[in-house]
Amino acid sequence: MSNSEIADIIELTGKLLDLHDKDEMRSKTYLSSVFTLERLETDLSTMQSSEISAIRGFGKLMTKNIEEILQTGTLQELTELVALTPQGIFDIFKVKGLGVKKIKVLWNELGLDNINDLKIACENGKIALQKGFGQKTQDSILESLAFLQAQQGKLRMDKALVLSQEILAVLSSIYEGVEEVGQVIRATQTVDLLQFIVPKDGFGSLKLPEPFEIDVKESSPSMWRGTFNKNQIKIEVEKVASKDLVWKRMLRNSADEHLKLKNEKGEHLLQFVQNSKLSSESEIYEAFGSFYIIPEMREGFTELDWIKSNKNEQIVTWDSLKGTLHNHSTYSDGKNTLKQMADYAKEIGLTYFGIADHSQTATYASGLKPETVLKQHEEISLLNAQYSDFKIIKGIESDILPNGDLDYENDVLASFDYVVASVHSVLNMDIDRATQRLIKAIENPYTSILGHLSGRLLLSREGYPLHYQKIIDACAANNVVMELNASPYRLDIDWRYIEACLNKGVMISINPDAHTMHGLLDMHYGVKVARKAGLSSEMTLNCKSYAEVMKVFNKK
DNA sequence: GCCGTTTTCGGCCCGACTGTTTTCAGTCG
Repeated sequence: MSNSEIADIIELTGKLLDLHDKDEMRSKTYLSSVFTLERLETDLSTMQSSEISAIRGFGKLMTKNIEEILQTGTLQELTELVALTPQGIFDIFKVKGLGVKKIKVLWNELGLDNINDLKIACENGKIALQKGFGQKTQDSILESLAFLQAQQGKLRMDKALVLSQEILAVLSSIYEGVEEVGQVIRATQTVDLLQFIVPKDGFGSLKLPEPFEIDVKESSPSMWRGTFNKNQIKIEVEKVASKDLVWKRMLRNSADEHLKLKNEKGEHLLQFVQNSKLSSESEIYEAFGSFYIIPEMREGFTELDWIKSNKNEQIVTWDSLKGTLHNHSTYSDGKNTLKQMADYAKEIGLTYFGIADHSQTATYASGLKPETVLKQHEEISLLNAQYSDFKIIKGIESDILPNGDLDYENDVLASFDYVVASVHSVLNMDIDRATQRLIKAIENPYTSILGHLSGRLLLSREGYPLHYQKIIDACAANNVVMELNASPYRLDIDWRYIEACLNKGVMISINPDAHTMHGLLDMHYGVKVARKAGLSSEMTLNCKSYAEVMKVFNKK
């Protein structure tokens, strides 16, 4: 069990203590220990109890609690509190802007203990009348509820891939030749349907054991529909005769919008897929009048035009990555040391590691003060002296302040090899102010890469609005590289804007924003969505060698 | 509940933001 899983259990226990008016100071301790846990570098599961109780803020009880969680996977105290709490309250916890204090009022004063009743109370204007609440709070609750509803039954790419693999393993233990198809193969950034193909000739429908749960009304003899292990996400398992495998696979691995694309004669791709006696996907595309299009690109976006003037072989792959440029260490809010991070980058075959810890304004993430920057640079020089054919590059993730300035004086900025400029606070600007703020940061002579462009968090926070073309034009004019933040939480810049970058000659850097060693592997997700946009390794900054990357930075 | 002494009781991470207040409480990252 990881530290963050333990922290989640303790956090929920603390919140429920508050909700049920139990010992207020005890819950404070629980919640502050969560803060400590999140920045703890050692796995609790590897620690002796004497070591745990030596941690600041961890006394007798917290040590006992952590040991209980490690042994049983939960806390008896939490189980008892959960039993006292209506199920719907846990949904209300997900509403933005509502913390324990407000939820307590809603529950105790208005008897609201589920999302539905909360929504009705908002629509009737009852929330705004409650003391401590107002019109704006009521509006923002409604807005958050609508957002939550739209996200139901959806998973981020990383979660979907794990679940899909788990299901594939179970299916493969029953049937031979089972394949994943659909959104997972197309690498959509969020997933609301997991699809599988089971090759099987003859009569008889598929029989799936628990924890599969069939939706009888939606299923047919050849198509099993339902859910898996209480997950909300929909599952489809299709029985396919061996003679139909090629076209069925292609059908499932293409978005509807892709299948609706027309050739020069006005014929839909779908006709060729369905009618085909052709024995490969390449032949289907050929009959349609196009070159082969990779599954990631089959979105009905610009792929038909793209393939006319590009080659699939030029598209970025994991193996073409040579380095990594946006990463954190224990100097700021990372979990691993600079050396651990760099060594791991070397281990997975990369040839350089760019450190870009948080800048001084990001106090919540222990952003680096100028004197700490100096210290880090000394360590980098020492480490670089020890490596052969591997380099650590001195970077920083500088906050873009609300007025568009970067977060250090020029002499400090000048001491880095490169600067990733990113917005972390005041995320609520209107489109003109937000755009102006970013353009000012892009025009700063020290900015090398524009970090997570929109500030979005997939399935949890919309990005701020931007005039995208103006931003891209400014990057082109100022030799600024666009980040494709590869964290599955972000995948920001959205892949749909990558083509516009390429049209202006703006390079893309696939950056993991890693806060742990294994976080470097998040570049896999970045590569997947970059392939949707047809990004070439030629235009990917971290597919370049160390010397070439430094040349790009020095152009500034 | 936990810490750290101003050493057995007082005060808790912290700064920004928002909305509801009329000087501040609640939420967030």
